[in-house]
Amino acid sequence: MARRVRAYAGAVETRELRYFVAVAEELHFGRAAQRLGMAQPPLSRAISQLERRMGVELLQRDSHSVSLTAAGAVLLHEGRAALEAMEAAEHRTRRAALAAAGRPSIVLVTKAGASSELLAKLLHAYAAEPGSIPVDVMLCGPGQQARLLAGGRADVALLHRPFDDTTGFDTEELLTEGQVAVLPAGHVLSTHPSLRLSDLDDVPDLPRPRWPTSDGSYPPGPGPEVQSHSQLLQLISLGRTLMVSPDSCRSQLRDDTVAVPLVDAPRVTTVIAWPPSSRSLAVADLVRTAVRL
Amino acid sequence: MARRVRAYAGAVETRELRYFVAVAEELHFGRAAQRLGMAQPPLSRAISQLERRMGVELLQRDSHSVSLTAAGAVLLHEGRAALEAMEAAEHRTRRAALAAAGRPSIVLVTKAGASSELLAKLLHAYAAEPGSIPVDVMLCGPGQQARLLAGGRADVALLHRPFDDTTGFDTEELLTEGQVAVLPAGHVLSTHPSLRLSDLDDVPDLPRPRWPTSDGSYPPGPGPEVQSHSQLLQLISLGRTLMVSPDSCRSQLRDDTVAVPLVDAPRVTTVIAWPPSSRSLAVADLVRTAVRL
DNA sequence: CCTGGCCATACCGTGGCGGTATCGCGCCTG
DNA sequence: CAGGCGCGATACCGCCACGGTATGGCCAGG
Repeated sequence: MARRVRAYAGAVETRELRYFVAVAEELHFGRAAQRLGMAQPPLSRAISQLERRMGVELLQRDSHSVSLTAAGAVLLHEGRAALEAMEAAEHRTRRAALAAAGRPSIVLVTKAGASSELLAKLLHAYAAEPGSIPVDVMLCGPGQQARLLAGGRADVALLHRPFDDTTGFDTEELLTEGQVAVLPAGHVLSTHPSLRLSDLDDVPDLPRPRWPTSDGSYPPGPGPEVQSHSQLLQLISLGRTLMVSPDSCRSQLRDDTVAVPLVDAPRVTTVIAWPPSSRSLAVADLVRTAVRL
Repeated sequence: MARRVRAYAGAVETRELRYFVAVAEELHFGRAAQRLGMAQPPLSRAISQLERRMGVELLQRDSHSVSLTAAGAVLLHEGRAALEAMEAAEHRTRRAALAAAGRPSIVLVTKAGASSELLAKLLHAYAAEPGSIPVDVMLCGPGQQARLLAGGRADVALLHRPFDDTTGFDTEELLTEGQVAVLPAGHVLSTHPSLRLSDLDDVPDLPRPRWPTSDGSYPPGPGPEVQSHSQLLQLISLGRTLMVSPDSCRSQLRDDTVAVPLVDAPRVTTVIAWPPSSRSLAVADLVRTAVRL
């Protein structure tokens, strides 16, 4: 017999949503509770309360395993976006207060080591604009930029299609280029005039590096763990790993590394992205300057 | 002596943000409290708590007037978006649950009376597509579509540039057309072959109609209050008001009204819009169908 | 059959939230 | 100039909801 659930009353609180997202990501109440810094029973209760109040089953608890229902998957997706919007509101407000107190600035985020020439030109050109304000450059690991931009920690980002997801942002294309494999000088592969992506698979002595994921842990694999671009370059020159990167990285290579064009790698487009809700004149100026380059 | 405020700890709760938005919109604690269905003192306290926790002054309370600081204005703007995202997460989750229970559908929202031919063609064409699902059409007053779409009550919308704000949505243009003035048959102006917008100002016997705003109240003015398109058309044929509308409305006019082209009115572009976070195949199909028309 | 892992339930204490009463402070008015 | 009034802040109180501990129920694996 289907139990009738009374009509839903209030709004979802961020606390509840944070709890749900944690459980939906871990698919394990105990680990989620640990991540949230709380005990498991109140978490269980909060989730079932949320389900009861929404009148929707979000998680399926079969014996010894938790899984998402279709509705739960939607709430995970939309809820992440909503939590990011809450965060963004908070960060942007705090930054607006600082700006009003006399320290206006733009935070630009980009993947460490990417598009550095373009970035240098952009910063130089923008600084020459009348009315420009200081630009704080924030460098981050791959795939983190969009999160920082959506979370309001940055005002504008340089993203790289097709790797970065640009949905939800306004963008302008700046540059499209091919990719190269960066290899240790003297390695067998480095003597080829060009390579294919498949040539880089299963090179036992050059396993792909591993970057930390958003929770700070590393995916499993044989490659070395890296936190920064310079670290990676050093590991390449030591003959421990390789890197696939847009052409423009060549200008920053050490002379004990070699860049070999990849004929079948997807072309990379660098775009400048900003949140559609942005009302900042400074961001608009920066974007205009970038497009003119 | 500036009082040092301790570093901010937790996240902003939707409750606090709802409270702040209410006060920021009313600029009056008493009225805001009334709107929120609570007493004024706890509201005052919640706001000052929020300010203390964020370490940011949001409202300026001079004697007998409340105003927004720069930071407060940012939080109002970003906070509205964040609350809409929370709402959207909730509504979409509930609709996903219904869909999973066997009643999948798309909710399409459009301004009542606009683009009806286009809409009819679209619905017909989409219904003929393989794998199409029922489309619930939701009609609303001018300027409400974007809110319904952002709030997750609709999956897709027909918007009209330049009137509707499309920031934050993905869009495809469908149709661009001129505008006409719809007048009572027999009115002096209706005999002109064409008109300018300025000709419609200060026509004492045809004051512009007033639509309800988002809070349900009407702006002040001499024109009649209207809630629906058919109501408006009836008022026009009674000689009480006039309407400015895209060309395509002609097909639905009663024969006691006349449409006169406006030579200097901005051209109107009908676009189909959907939230960038949408993962619905049905929405994608509907959009593809619309673009092909 | 026993053990261990995992989520749910039961029960308890505390902190936060909202309510009422009242204060402080300008402004307006007679 | 005194009194009234409008409005936000403060004081104080009661309740509920949230989080913690202890424990139960259930299933899988050995």
